[in-house]
Order: sequence, then structure tokens, then C-alpha cells
Amino acid sequence: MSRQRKQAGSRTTIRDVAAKSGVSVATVSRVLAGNYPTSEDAKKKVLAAIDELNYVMNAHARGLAGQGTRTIAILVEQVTSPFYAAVAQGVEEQAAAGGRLCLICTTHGDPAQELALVNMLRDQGTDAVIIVGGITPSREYEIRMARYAESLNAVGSVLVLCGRPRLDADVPHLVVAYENEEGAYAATNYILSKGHEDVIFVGGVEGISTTDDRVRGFRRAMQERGLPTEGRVLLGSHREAFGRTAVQERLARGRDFTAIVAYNDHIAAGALLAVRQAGLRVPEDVSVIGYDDSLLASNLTPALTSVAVPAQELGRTAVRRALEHQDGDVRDPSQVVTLATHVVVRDSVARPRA
Amino acid sequence: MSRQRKQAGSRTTIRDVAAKSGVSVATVSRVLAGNYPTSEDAKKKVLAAIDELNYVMNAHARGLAGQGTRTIAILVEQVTSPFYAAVAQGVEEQAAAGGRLCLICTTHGDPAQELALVNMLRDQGTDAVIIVGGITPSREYEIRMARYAESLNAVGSVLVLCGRPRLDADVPHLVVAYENEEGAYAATNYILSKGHEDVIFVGGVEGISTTDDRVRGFRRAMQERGLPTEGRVLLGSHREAFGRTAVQERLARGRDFTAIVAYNDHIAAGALLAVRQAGLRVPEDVSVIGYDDSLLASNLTPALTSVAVPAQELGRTAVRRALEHQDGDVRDPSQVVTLATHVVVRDSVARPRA
DNA sequence: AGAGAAGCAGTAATCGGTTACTACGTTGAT
DNA sequence: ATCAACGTAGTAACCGATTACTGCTTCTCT
Repeated sequence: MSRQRKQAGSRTTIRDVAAKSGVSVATVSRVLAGNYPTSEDAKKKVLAAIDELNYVMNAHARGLAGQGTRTIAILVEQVTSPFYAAVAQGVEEQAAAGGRLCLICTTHGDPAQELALVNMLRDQGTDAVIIVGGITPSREYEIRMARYAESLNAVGSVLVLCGRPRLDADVPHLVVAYENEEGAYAATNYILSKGHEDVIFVGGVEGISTTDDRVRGFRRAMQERGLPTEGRVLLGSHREAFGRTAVQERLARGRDFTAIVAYNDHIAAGALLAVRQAGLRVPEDVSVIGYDDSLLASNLTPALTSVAVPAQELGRTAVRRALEHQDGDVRDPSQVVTLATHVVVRDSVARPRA
Repeated sequence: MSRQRKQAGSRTTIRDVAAKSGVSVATVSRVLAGNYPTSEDAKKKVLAAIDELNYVMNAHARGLAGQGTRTIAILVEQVTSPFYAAVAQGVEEQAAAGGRLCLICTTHGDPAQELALVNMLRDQGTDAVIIVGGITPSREYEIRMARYAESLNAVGSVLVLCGRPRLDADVPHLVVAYENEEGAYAATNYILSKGHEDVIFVGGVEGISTTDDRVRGFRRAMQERGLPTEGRVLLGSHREAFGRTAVQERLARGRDFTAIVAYNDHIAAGALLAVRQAGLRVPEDVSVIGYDDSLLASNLTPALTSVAVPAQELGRTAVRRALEHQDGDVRDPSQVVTLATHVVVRDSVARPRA
């Protein structure tokens, strides 16, 4: 209500620019868009007037007239996680490269909030909605998300899922994934190649796709060598605190492992703490491998060996595909692009003793 | 270009809803806005039609017609910094509480980009533009930013500066700060209270307000005890790498200090590395104190004593004040709200030996 | 020199909401 | 019965950009 407009100066419009430079509004618009032949003379005059009047285009007017919003939205659980921050960074960069603004929204891991945001974003006319992170699959969720994907498409927008499986429904959407199962498989194999046989997997939330995938990779590597995984997968959360308590409790029951494959670097950090608290050393007594290769990994003591996920690249790829798709030149939209992960070797893994 | 509209179904507009429910577009708009008396009957019919047609309002049309966007923008250097991420988190939470979306933009520390973004954001109809982080003051920048602040106000939007001094110009804008000088003063005093006398300050960028403030706090604490600060302030960047090399070089020239006050936790992490590389121990040989109390601090070895900055609270306060201001009930807009910082004691500071 | 093409600029319709203004029907007071 | 007041609904003029369509030059080719 306190919003008063049309005061004294009001707003500088394309018409003011046209008047000042002595050309028509159409010409001004064309100079701005640059998609129509315009004489050098007119161009110069318009640019001068724009500069002098300090004119900025009204995004709403442009959006309304059919140019799209030129924004891209990204939905993450929380921005304070280094992994999501890095993905967001990638999205932001690529969006900027494509002349788009980047809208970052947080869902706090709540599927309902996620749906509400997608719904809202669609109204805003975002060019693309990128959802990052694993999800607990549920029938109802799938159905509603498919409806939204459909309506996003209806308004010329694109839904991109990052690090999460395709929707079941036959609705156009893009998927950019990174190796979860493969990464955990590689991490476990790296540990096993050092001679470990008693390995546990710690962290992650049961039922969330990312967790399930990593656990699967762990199991596969173990089973290929005929090692047991029964009772060796400790799920709970992806927070550092869980890593600490889970390992503490396990150690209290007796040390029946020589290596830990952590769900992520936070868990690994917690595990490190618990191991040290128990008077054991890393990697001499217990080896630990993390996941994500976040900022944390290189700063822990010992520096953490971790699976590097190309987080920024993930964000960039998501945007790139979304924009390509908007322009209609994605070969196969239903194809899942999967980015590779690799083990970054530091100091937290060694051969087991004896 | 590939954006084809007016296809088959086209877009469901308020007119479709009006037609379906047998009322006028004005009535539909009023039901949606809820700011005009409408009969229960009409309301019910409109709502039913909206539901049935799966109608969503076009944000551009609404924005163009002068209703504001209900979004809040935050400008930070980069989202991957834990500090900025935490502020952004706070902004996002409070914005959501106020029914606003949160637009996060990155400036990469470039004042020109910052200005360009503010300029652009104003026309998006953002309710508030929050700029976080210190800045190199420059006359030209001040003038342009003041102009933008003015034009933001003209369209009913608010400019909020976070952790940066007020604009010189007499232009309405809000400032939420946190103690920089006081924090560094407290950190230094904490170190001094342990008996240290040879202390150096490492990190930060010359000329940026945040750095200058922290250095001032350091100097004040030292001078109050009659200790020299000449040649004891090492500026360069706020990255970990700088912390490492700066301390390495200093140590190479001889160990003339027993404690380090770091510009932030990243610098502290680098310093820790350099100290250890030189065969010295923390805190036995050298004490280190950080700033920001980021995630990093508690995970370093030894756990880093650091100055806690209420980053999330900073974001929340910024949004709260902005929305209050829009509603016209901020008592004194020119008042700078300053949030307190405090030293979080961990294991990286000890008495100097002998 | 005249016809046709090409290059550039202008007019005005349009996007989808909001809202000032007008109009209508009902109620209540005189 | 008449008129004022009130509550509700409708008409149409905006908001500021885009762009189809039209028209005027200028240039080229015969």
C-alpha cells in the first residue's frame, strides 16, 4: 500500500528514450534486442540516450511481451552445505553466461515444500527449474511432480533433476546425474585394494536414492571379493554428529573393522573424531574415505581421501542442458547424462596393520 | 525463438477464468487479491473455475500492473563461502516467513557487477535488495550506489547493506552490521590475556572495509598494551592459500611471533598448515585464532578458537528490517543495527612457552 | 530513367493482470 | 414513494516492452 508510483520523475521507459533520441520505440527496442538491422546512427543515438537517462528495461514488461523471464531456479535442501553451494555456484555461473539470473530456493528436504516451490516458480515464468539432491520416492510425490513437470512444459519452462532418478511418468524433463553407486564402488575398491577386509559403511538416510545408490556400490564391491556386508551398513543421517555417534557406539561394542567408507565428508569428519577419541589413529589403525571431496576434506587432519563429485560441473551441465532444451536442440531429452566421479587420494587411507 | 506461444491451449488467463465462472475479469482479479469486497457466491465460483482450469497467475502481468514481485534479493561475493551461505540461509528463511521468494546473486566481488545487478533487480520489482560483505570504498561507486538506492526507493523497494558502512549520501537505506573491529579487538585481547606479546595479523584485502575494521581492532588491542603492530599486519587475500604462504614466508625469515590473529577461518586453516609444515605445533608453539566460526573451525586439528559471527541472524535481521521498512514501521531507518560477535574457545590458543 | 529489391523506421496491436470509474440493485430512512 | 447510501460488479484504460505489418528511402539492374 505504501507503494506510490508515478511520482515526480516516475520511471524511465523506452518511450522516454525514444523521445530523447528522436527515434521510435520500436527502434529503441530493436537496438536493445539487437535482433533486427538498425543503422549505426540510430544505434549510437539510442545508446547515448539510454546512458544519459540511466534507463533500465522493465523485466516484467519484457516478460509479458513474450521474452521469458530470463531466470533459472535451483532448489536445494540447504545452501549451507558445501556440496549444494558448489552446485548452486555452477548453476549461477552458467546462468549468468546465458544472460539469466539465478534464483536459489531451499526446501529443507521437505517434499511438500519442494512441490509448493515448483508450483510457485512456474507462475514466475522461470526458464528452468533445477532440483538437486536425492529424494525418498513416493507414489503420490511422483504423480504430483509429474503434473508440475507437465505444466512447466506448458509454459515453455524446463524441469531438470540433478542426482535423482527420472520420473516414472512419461513427462518431458531432463536428468543430470553423477555416479553414486560407481563412486562408492570405487571408494570401497580403493580401500579393499589396500588389503582391508573388515569395512563398514556409515551415514546416509535409508530410502533416499543417493544413499541407496552408495550403499549398493559398497555392497557390490564387498561381495565381489566375497566379503560380508551384513550388519556393516550404518544408516541414520548425513550429519557429522551421526558419523561420530555411530562410530563411537560401534567401537564401544568392540573394534571389528579396519576401514570406514563414509556416506559423505561430514560423516567422515565425525568418524575421524570418534576414532581419535577412542585412542586410535587414522590411518594407522583405521582408514577412512569420504564422499564429495568438499572443502572439509583437505582441511581435516589427516587430509581426507574422498570421492570427488563434480558439483559445479553438475550445476553447469544442468543449466546448459536446460537452455539447449528450450532452444529445442537436445538430441535425446530422455537420456540421463551422468557425470563421472573419482577418488582423490590424500592421507586417511593406509594398509591395515599386521 | 523456439518459444511458441498461442498454441492449441495457449495459456489460461484471468479471462478464461472469468468466462468459465460467469463473472468479469475484475472480479476474478479481486478474488485473487482479496483486497476488495466480493460476494461469497462469486468467490466460490471463481475459485472453482481456477481449480478446474488449473490456472496460475502470470507474475509478469501482475508485476507490470504494479503489484511488486514478492521477492527479496541478496547479493554476495560467492555462495560457496560458508559465511555467505549462512547469511543467505538466514535471508531465505526470513523471506519465506514473509511469503517472499529469495533471489541469490553473486557478484564475484566486482563493484561494477554489483551495481549492474542492483540496477537490474530494481526493475524486477524486488521488495528488497540486500548486499552483503565489505567493499572498497570509492567515490564513484558511492555516488552510483546512492543513485540506485534512490531509485529503489522510488519504486517502493528497500536497499539493505550488511556488514558494510552506511552510504555517505543522504539516501534512505538500511544497514545491518556485525562487530568487526570489536570482534578482532576481543580476539586479540583473548590472545594477549594468555600472555602473548608477539602477535601478527594475517589475511584480508587492503582497503576493504571489513579488513580495515578488523585490523583496527587488532591494532587497538595491541596498542593498549603498548605492543608494536608495525610490520605485523600481513594483508593479501582472504583465501586459505594466502594464509599458508604468508605464514610460510614469515617463518622463513625467522620466528618472531607466538600467536596469529587470522582474518578468517580459511586463513587460519592455511596458517595451521604452514606452522605444522615448519615442524611447529599448534597451540604449543604458535597459537592461532580465526574469525567467522565457520564449519571449518570445529573440524580443523586442533579445533580452532574463532570469533563467532551470527551470520544467519544477520540475514534474518536484514530481511526483517527491510519488510518493516516497507510497511513504514521502522523507527529510525538511519540507525545502524549492529549484531554482537563473541569468541568461541576451542583448542588452538594456549599460553606461550617460557 | 523506371522497376524492383533491399534496408531501415514507425504505427499500433498485443501480452495478462490491476484498478479508477461507472453503474446497478438493494436496503433503510424520510 | 423517493432518495441516499451502500455493497458489489463491469468496462476500459493503463503498466512497458515486443513485433507484425506497412511505408518510405536508397540502391541496383536493365
